[in-house]
Amino acid sequence: MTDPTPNGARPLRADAERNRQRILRAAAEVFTARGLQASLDDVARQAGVGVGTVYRRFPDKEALAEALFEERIGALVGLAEKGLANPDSWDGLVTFLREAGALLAADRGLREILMFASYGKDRVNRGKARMQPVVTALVGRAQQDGKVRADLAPTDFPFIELMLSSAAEYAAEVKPGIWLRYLTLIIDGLRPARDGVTPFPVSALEPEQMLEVMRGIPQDGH
Amino acid sequence: MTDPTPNGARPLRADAERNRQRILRAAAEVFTARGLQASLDDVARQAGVGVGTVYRRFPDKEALAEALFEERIGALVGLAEKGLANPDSWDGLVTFLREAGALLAADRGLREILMFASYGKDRVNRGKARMQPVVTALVGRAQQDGKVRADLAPTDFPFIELMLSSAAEYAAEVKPGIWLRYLTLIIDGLRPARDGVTPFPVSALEPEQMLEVMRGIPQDGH
Amino acid sequence: MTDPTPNGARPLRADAERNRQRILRAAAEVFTARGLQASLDDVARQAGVGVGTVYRRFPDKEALAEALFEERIGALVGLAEKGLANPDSWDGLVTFLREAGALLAADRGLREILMFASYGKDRVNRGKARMQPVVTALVGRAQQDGKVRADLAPTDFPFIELMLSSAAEYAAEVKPGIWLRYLTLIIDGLRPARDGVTPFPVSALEPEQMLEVMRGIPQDGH
Amino acid sequence: MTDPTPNGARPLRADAERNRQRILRAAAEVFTARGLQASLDDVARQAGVGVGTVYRRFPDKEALAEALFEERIGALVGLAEKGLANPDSWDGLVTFLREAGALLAADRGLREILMFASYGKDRVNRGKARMQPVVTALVGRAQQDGKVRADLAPTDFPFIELMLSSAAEYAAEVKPGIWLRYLTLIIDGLRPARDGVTPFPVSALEPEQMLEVMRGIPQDGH
DNA sequence: GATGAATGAGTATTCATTCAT
DNA sequence: GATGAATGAATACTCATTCAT
Repeated sequence: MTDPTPNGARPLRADAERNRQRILRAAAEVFTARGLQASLDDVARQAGVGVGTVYRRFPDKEALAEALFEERIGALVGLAEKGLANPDSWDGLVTFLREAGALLAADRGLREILMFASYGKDRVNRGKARMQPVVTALVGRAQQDGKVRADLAPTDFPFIELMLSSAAEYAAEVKPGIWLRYLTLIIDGLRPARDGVTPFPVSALEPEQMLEVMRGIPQDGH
Repeated sequence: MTDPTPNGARPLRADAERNRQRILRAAAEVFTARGLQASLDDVARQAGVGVGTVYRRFPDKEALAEALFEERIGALVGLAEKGLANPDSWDGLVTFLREAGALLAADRGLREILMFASYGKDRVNRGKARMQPVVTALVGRAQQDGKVRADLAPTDFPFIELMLSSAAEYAAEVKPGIWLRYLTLIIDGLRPARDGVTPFPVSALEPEQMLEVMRGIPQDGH
Repeated sequence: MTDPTPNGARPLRADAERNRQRILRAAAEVFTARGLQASLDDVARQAGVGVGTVYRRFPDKEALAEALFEERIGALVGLAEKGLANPDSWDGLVTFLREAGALLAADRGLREILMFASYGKDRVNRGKARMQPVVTALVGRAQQDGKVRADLAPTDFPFIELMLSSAAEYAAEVKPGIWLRYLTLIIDGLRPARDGVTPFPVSALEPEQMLEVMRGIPQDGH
Repeated sequence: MTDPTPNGARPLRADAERNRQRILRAAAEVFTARGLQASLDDVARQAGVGVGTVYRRFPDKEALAEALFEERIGALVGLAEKGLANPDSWDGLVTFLREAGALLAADRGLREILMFASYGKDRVNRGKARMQPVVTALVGRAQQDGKVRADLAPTDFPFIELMLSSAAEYAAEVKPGIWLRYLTLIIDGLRPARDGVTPFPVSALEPEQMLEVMRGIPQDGH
């Protein structure tokens, strides 16, 4: 069922596909370690191919970042689905947040793609779109169960993940797990009532707005 | 009372000081708009001076970022002090968070200096150090009043601000105020007990660790 | 017999090797004409390639100078060996000095590399090391034959060559051969006895000291 | 008799003259230590004046180098005269060479002015011209006494000094006195006949040619 | 198809020289 | 006169992207 060419393009020759995978793997390593500013020459070297091959597979650096992201977003969607499979709506939600956070925390490149939209506009957006219905279900279910404040929106989740990964990156060298504190803080904030939740002073992003956001923070140099 | 030369250096000639200000203003605009990777040529152009003039005032790009930051950090410290002056410890804390968040949210360059310590190590760190005692007092007082969870640490605040500014930057074009939602979320999470706070799963950073963190995320290129 | 890749690196592609040669040739011309301070842009222009190409072949300016020098040092070593092959020890020595002088006299860049060691430390030193045993033999043999003053040291030769090339450069435009006068002067000074040689008032450099010298006169800008 | 304004210009005001002297002294120190490539800002700082003042006294960097040289050439001429005053013509010559060598060996800036004529064309040449008659007398006398080879020319002396100072600079850090060896070598070469001097294979520079030489090796950047 | 060579615009920084204070 | 501020051309080096082999 995992058709490698969902867009109708003819499938790549076996060796081409193998190279594509090597490049993606190399890009993942390089970007994770040094961020998106790592050069494509470095990626190519890590992959053991020439730069030309990278450019044959991906029109430009941005496209490579996109493709990488698309791969990863699959993992994130999987985590959300796993949360949805959890019979306990609250636990499902929390587990998702934690696991997604762990993923982001460990991957600097992914974080940068999320933040700097000039990298990865199109495919990234498609990828994110896959995320939305699952998250919507996850949140909706928890709200119906009264486990989560009613004014929380599915579009809040990308922000939460972004915030957690920012914190993680900040302390990466010194205390990489520190972001779990802020996950806790946020989780407690997600709860309804107690002695009364502060209502959100601003409405959440509409889904279309979210797409727009994800489309982009303009970056000069990149 | 605002002595322009608090460090004992002789004051700059009138024209030089005027240009210094123009450069700082230009740098603020350019860095805010395009991030720290904007070139000094761009800053100079924006300021209407030659690059050489920028380099006469600031030994290198980092020093310019530092100077810019030092200016801003003063404002942040001021906000914290204002919070401390508030008779209501909870309200003081929350107001501080909101106002500091607003400052950060509006200034991408400041955010990047906070995150990427290769820009502005020394003066920045001195600046950040000014912050710490005030925030410690702010938190301590609120905890004694029972308004804030007991396991919150002063070193959590830079992270909170960082997270909020990340969220703000992400949605800057589409809904610049969105970060206020996450401020609310976090504030609610700060509250003690109710039907039970989740204890933090990770200890906070020790102050020395915080300094280490602030000293820096290594950036390749910079 | 002249294997182009004696170090085991895989040979360059034909076009690359062609460009490498063009760059070396251009560098020789430009450095010879204007000294090492000529810019790499100039070298590139002279070679008819982009700067990037220069940087692809040589990691930095120093490496280019090194490579250039390595080529030349081979010639110098060859001259010394040729001198050694001469059955007449005195004639061999003198011929070597004259021919080496002629080489240096014609190449300002080479002279500067010899003098300013910040350019080309490593390979240059290796190159110079090749020189030493041959020169030692050349001198030793002439001394045993009683043709050369006994207190002459092999480490005096680099100095002699340097002096000659300085003189040559000085008069390059007006009378390029003038250095031959000073070669004569020095050669006469090399002779033993006559009505008594003035003993050297200072001992020669030890070989290790010579290496240290060659490692470098620190140049500010370079 | 030491009129400070031999060229007819009106004498400088006392404070102006004082500044001129400070600048020359500073330039001597800075250029001696770091060579001519030291910046005029450094010279000004060392002199304790503004750059503008340097430019008021000397039209450009070259003129400053010239003036500096003119000062020094005086010392060299003095040494030559002292040699001439020596009743022993050979000893006078040798002493001059040694003392002049010592002066040059200690002053990198002076050496560079001698070599790179774009620095200090005009006044330098005038200065050098003062040298010539004294040296001519010194050599002529020694030749008449039969102490020096007959084909030696007065114009050989600048070359000899240049060669010695090159050697001195080369080993400056490791064995600053090494140039005395080469002085000895050359002195021995200066002697006439014995088992026969090798006649010079090239004629010496005519005095006008010497002037031309001193006028200049073109340097790019300077 | 794959390779890696070539390109050149872009970046931070320096310094001789000019000019307003 | 003196000062030091301003200028901008120049320089070494990088890297995304194109193209010959």
